[in-house]
Amino acid sequence: MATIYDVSKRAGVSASTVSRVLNNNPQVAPELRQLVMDAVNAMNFVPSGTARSLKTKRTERIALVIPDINNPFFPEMAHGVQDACEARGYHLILSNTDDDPERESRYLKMLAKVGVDGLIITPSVPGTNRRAAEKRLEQDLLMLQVPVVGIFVAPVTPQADQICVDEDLTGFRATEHLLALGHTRIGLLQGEANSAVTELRRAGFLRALNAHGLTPNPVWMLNGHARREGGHAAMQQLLALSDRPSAVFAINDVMALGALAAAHEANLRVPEDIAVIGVDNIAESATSYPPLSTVAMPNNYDQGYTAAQVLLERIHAPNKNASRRTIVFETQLVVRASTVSEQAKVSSRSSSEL
Amino acid sequence: MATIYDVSKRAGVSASTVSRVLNNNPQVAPELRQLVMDAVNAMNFVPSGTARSLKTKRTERIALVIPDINNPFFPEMAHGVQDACEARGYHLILSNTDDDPERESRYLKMLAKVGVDGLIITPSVPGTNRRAAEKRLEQDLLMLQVPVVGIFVAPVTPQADQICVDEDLTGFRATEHLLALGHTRIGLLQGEANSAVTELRRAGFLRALNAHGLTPNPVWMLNGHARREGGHAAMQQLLALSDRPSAVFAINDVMALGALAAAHEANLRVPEDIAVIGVDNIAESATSYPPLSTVAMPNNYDQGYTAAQVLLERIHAPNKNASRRTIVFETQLVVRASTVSEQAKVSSRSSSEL
DNA sequence: TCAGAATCAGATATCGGTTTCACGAAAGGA
DNA sequence: TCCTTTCGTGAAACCGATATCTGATTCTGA
Repeated sequence: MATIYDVSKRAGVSASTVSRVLNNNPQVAPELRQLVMDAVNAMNFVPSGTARSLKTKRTERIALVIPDINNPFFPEMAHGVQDACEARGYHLILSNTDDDPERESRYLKMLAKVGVDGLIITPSVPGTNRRAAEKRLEQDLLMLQVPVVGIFVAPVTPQADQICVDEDLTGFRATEHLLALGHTRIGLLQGEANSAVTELRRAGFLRALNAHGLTPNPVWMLNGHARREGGHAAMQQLLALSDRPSAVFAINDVMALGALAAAHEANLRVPEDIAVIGVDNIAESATSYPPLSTVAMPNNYDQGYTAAQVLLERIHAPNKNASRRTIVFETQLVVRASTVSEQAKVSSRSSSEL
Repeated sequence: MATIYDVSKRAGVSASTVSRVLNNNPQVAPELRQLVMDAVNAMNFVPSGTARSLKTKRTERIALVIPDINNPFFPEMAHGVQDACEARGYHLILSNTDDDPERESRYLKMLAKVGVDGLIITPSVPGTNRRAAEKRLEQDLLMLQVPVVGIFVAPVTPQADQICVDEDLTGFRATEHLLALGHTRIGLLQGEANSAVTELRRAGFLRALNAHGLTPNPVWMLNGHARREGGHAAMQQLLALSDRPSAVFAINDVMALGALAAAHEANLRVPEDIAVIGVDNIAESATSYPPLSTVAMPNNYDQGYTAAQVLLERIHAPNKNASRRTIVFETQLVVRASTVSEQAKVSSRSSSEL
């Protein structure tokens, strides 16, 4: 590979001048600039990013650490992150942790070694000992010595910027919709017991019931793996009850889809025999049978894009100690046939603010 | 940040010794090694990957260039790539091109600048002028000066290793299945006209028809965007024909799912009125209504993992001019209710070889 | 006309590691 | 005992850029 010295020799100038030309430094005579550019093109010269980084301390690289690349949520988000990065010439290092805090920690250490200018992270959900896991995460992130943006409900470090969704409101809106349809017997298909998202959406669920003077029935509130099979299993359990609810709020769409399958298997009509609503508005929910009512997440692409923008701003920020930013995205109710049989859909909209 | 010199000073040795300890060079006395390790731990020293790369020419980083991160195929593949990389301490740079050859080219140039040790690529599908696009891609890849592994049907450069699926056989098997069920009037929902995958699967489709002495009906062979909406639109078109087929082979599952939706809207029963088979065996196809018969791709995770392994071997290969490897994965028919109404599924299996 | 400022380009130090080389000490062989 | 080999270590060169410093030249204005 050609170096800047090879180019400078060919162009008959010093390496400094070549560097100036490549960095668009105005202090170069036009004729020299042309000479250099000719040499650069003739030799197909590409400056070494490594050498550059060593001197400038900038890597032009950020990392995205996510727990589950197979969940469509994250690719969509990554897409936004990617686009925002590309627009400013940054590269994206992708790290998938498979929801394993050990692996997450290992990754962060690897990233510290290789060097990145910033980090966007959705922390993995710790299996046990949540408090300790959070502590370690915070440690690992501080070690990195770079700006961090968390996309999740809780702040990851005291300094980290935060992109989040109003999850409590999400649970509230879904439940409110079922209540507005006249349901008073409402089940809840929750995800893993220690998931923060589950916790917040349930809080909204309970708040809505409470607002209508209803008491939640613990028997109708089931935990499960936040996957299709989890929803399927939990729904089966729910339907086996002699005293079953007339509507179900699933903590996310894939669980809700699993629940739909379980309802079909039990020869129940949706929504006549049991109404189902999910959260996320994944593509599949529009074409499932029946199409799934849900609370639409505020466009993962946008969230990812915003996260990257916030991070890049922070990286280039003149003042290192500006206070942290929290950007809340709102969710939106999407009414489909899994809660309202007639196709006269009433879509309640909410403005999403930045 | 602490440097290797800070550590050497604290440990009372030279930087060379610290470097030797960190690289597990055996030529260091145990007591000195301990001294150095103590200092490293005390100072939380993390060596700079940038400085290391500059000297060693290794970045321990590979790039994955894919056309559509929102297609579940690619996250699954990326997952495998990621895991294989992690196992050997490599980082993964993700580049999503949105199927835009311009962007792909830009990315590859950016990657040349930043430096990677190798590259795994699924080329984007060029809109027009395929030959020229392929030529440019080859140029861009050669510029990179690093080993390349293509995951796609056609080799990307003369030197590149190749992971591929027998797509012709895929089309053949899907069609053969419909023929075996007695269908003689079979439609084809193709993707973009210039897609190489579409081409090969269609070749298999035609080969199967031919083997049964049937002549393909061009009116039943429709092009569309290889997405859900594309399948939906193409199916609507097909169903509007007075003389419509009794079975449909969609070039992939998402198109097939779009087709299912179109059939439901037309109040047709699947498979009684029209049978549908797709390709890919995405998660959704198992739970769609009805569950979708399909030809299962050979596990994208495995393909990604294998691609990364091949690439890493090549990167560490002692002889740079070993001939290129082509690894063919086979597909497997999965029979579900969208082609066979009774649940007595006959699953024809094929051995997948490496 | 000449001091002082502005402009441009080259020499050189530097980033933080790795690697080669040289050297002294210890070990082995005759 | 002396010479050679091996081993462990440090000094210094090096990777390929950027940034600072310096010197030469041109420009400005009193």
